[in-house]
Amino acid sequence: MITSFTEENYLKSIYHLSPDEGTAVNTNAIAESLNTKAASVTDMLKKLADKEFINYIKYQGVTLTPLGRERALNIIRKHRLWEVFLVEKLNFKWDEVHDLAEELEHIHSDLLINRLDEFLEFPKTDPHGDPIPDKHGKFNVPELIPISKLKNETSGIISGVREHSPLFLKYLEKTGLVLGQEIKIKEQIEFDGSFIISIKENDIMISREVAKNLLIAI
Amino acid sequence: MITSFTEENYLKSIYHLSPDEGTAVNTNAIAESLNTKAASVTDMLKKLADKEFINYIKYQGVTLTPLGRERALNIIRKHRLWEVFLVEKLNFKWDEVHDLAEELEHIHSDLLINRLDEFLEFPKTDPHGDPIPDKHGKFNVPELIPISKLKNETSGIISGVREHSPLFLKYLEKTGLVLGQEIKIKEQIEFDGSFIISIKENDIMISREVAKNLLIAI
DNA sequence: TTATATTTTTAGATTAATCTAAAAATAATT
DNA sequence: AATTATTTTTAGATTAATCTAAAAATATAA
Repeated sequence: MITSFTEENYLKSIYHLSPDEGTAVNTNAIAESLNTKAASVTDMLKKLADKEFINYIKYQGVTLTPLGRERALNIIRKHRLWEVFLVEKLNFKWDEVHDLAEELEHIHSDLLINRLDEFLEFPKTDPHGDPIPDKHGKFNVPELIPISKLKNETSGIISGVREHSPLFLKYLEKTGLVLGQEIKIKEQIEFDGSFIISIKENDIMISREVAKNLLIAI
Repeated sequence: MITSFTEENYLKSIYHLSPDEGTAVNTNAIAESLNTKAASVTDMLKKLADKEFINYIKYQGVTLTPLGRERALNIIRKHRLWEVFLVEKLNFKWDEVHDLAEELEHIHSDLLINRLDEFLEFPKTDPHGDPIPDKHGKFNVPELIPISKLKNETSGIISGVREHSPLFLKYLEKTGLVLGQEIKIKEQIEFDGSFIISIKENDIMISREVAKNLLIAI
């Protein structure tokens, strides 16, 4: 079954909006995430339901069928592998690759993407630390915890982000808060919830907002 | 000015159908090359003329404007660089890359393609020997001659093909008639116009059809 | 040069994806 | 439970790209 770019973007959006497999996703949430209108979403949901990519009951939101989930993961796999390619081979920065990968993810060829996977030596995560599904759609969800939830004196490795905006990523880069960097939580300031952490022998302060979006492996 | 995939395919088609810059391309020729109908072509020609990519006079065919030519060459550059990537880095065969490159050529990023060019070390030709325009649209047209036009006892290097169908390319591959291979014309058979050529100390026969489509640098 | 054939364009429909505005269903609140 | 607010769907249009069938223009041939 052929899928259009648009359909693929809807499937991806529904996948990303599902906290877990069972719970339904709202029309409005999809509309917002795709910068479109609820009426347009309703139309597309009917179409995706016809094609058996989603379970759709009027007024009740949607869940992905196994087929839809497979398709969504395939697109996410492509997106993340292209991101690795752009960063590792073409020297793009981690804050520059998202929009390009949004285009490249729609290239329709499993053979191509499997060859790319091999060329990149089967990376497990993309440049933002997000896991890359293998060709069967399997991946491990690494146990990452935001800095905001860690206790003082905890050490760990920066291993992911919860926010992917170029502005945030550029800030992290500039501050040295890059993937693989070891850090240690020193203190939380009660007044505004900001944190003092040590990185490479220095103490720096990060806002609560940053702490919530920086993920650590312990 | 943003161009849709469809508009880009029309521009590319018009470029490929222009034997030289001045002569106009027919509506029907475009329709045939894009597997569409003349009426659809007329509609699109009006649109491309509005956008100043082509010079269009009703019933007189079209030529590319400098802007249209630039755009066409940019797409061709992308197509050919992606082909090099697929063959050199992802181990695709020269007969497998065309359809994939047809998709990849529409990725909209000059930065990406210039980085890819650099990564591939600025190749001058694609896997079929066709020249790759540089970022300014400049390229040398190599002087290649079909075997069918060569005299007996001429030696040369296989450097291009005039026909890109997978069937033809697979045949060449199997027969050892690959880019870079030196050959020598031994004899033309009057009866059917086929040729006997020597390749790696062996004499082989190729049909007139093959001889017309295999290009040699002397 | 008139008649015939071919090519190209117009007119009017169709399909995918979108929109606005209004109606219907569901959820929240008094 | 009745009213209000929110969410979702329907109805009807719009845009890009396509199509078929018919008309118009150009090219070819008698």
